[in-house]
Amino acid sequence: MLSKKTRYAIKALVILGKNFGEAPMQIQKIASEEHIPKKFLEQILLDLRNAGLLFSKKGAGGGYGLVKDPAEIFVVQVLRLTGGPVALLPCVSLNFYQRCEECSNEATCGVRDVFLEVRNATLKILSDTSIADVIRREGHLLDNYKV
Amino acid sequence: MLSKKTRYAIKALVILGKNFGEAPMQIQKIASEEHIPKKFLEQILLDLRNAGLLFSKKGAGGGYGLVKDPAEIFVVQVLRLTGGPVALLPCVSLNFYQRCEECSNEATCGVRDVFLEVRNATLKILSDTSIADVIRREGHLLDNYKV
DNA sequence: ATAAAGTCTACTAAATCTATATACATTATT
DNA sequence: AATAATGTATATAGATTTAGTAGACTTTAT
Repeated sequence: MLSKKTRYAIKALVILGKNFGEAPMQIQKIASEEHIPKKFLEQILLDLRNAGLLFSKKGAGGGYGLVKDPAEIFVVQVLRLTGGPVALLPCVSLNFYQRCEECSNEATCGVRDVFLEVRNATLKILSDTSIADVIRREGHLLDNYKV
Repeated sequence: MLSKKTRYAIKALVILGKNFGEAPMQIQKIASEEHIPKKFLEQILLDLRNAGLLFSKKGAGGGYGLVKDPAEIFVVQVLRLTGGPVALLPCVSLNFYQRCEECSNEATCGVRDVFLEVRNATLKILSDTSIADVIRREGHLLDNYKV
């Protein structure tokens, strides 16, 4: 399961993606529109900023905005920045690798092999899907919903 | 990430799968071969037994064994029995569904849509892969490893 | 009778996650 | 210059979950 931190981060990027090109958007606004606790969101946005995904502007009229086009930010990046490993086992994680202490030979572990396949499938989707794609999907869902 | 409980459960089923048809195997033996804390493994095997996957035999010469052929036990079942959701978001989980409190409309949530796709891909693999398949994979890996 | 197993429930320690608090820095507006 | 609106940074608390341990009990083979 993704942590709420990761979930909130993605949602914040989506709303900022919709706002791309406009004036920066305030934490308060994002928090209330997405129903995210404001103080928690502050920390998350700060992380995303320090990672270079967002710019910020202090003072009255300040706020946050995307540094890059939403089409150039991929969901997998957000997971990684917010500490959410893609893999279901530490021994198949590319960015959060850890040996399974109980395993005697990783190279011949059948369980690992299965979850390597799972990781690849997941990774394929998450690294092909940008924030812009998420916004687009929302549009399609809304169209179908209305009908 | 899978919990250690889930990981240990799968490994235990694999070793019991290799032993299928033979005399029951003791917790102690599984624990030491797979480097799993014995008392922890006891609880896990008990759960698997209560779920109908294993039979047990008490007393001297007792132990655990698979009730069904390893080809008929799928990895996805093990995840579910041991409380490991397949989905990365509660709102796309089939067996552990929960609404995301912050979400205003699930039906049109683009984030959800992406992780629905991830879940389907994961589910496909895990429900197509049996304990027998895991054992088979181990064999293939071992062959390649030796070369 | 004894020893070798599994059964069951309770408990504890550690880690992690979620959220809040507080003090501070910067900027626009008046 | 003063004020209010914003983001920055760090610390901490509470809740939950996970991993593991303990101990007393039951069953069965020898």
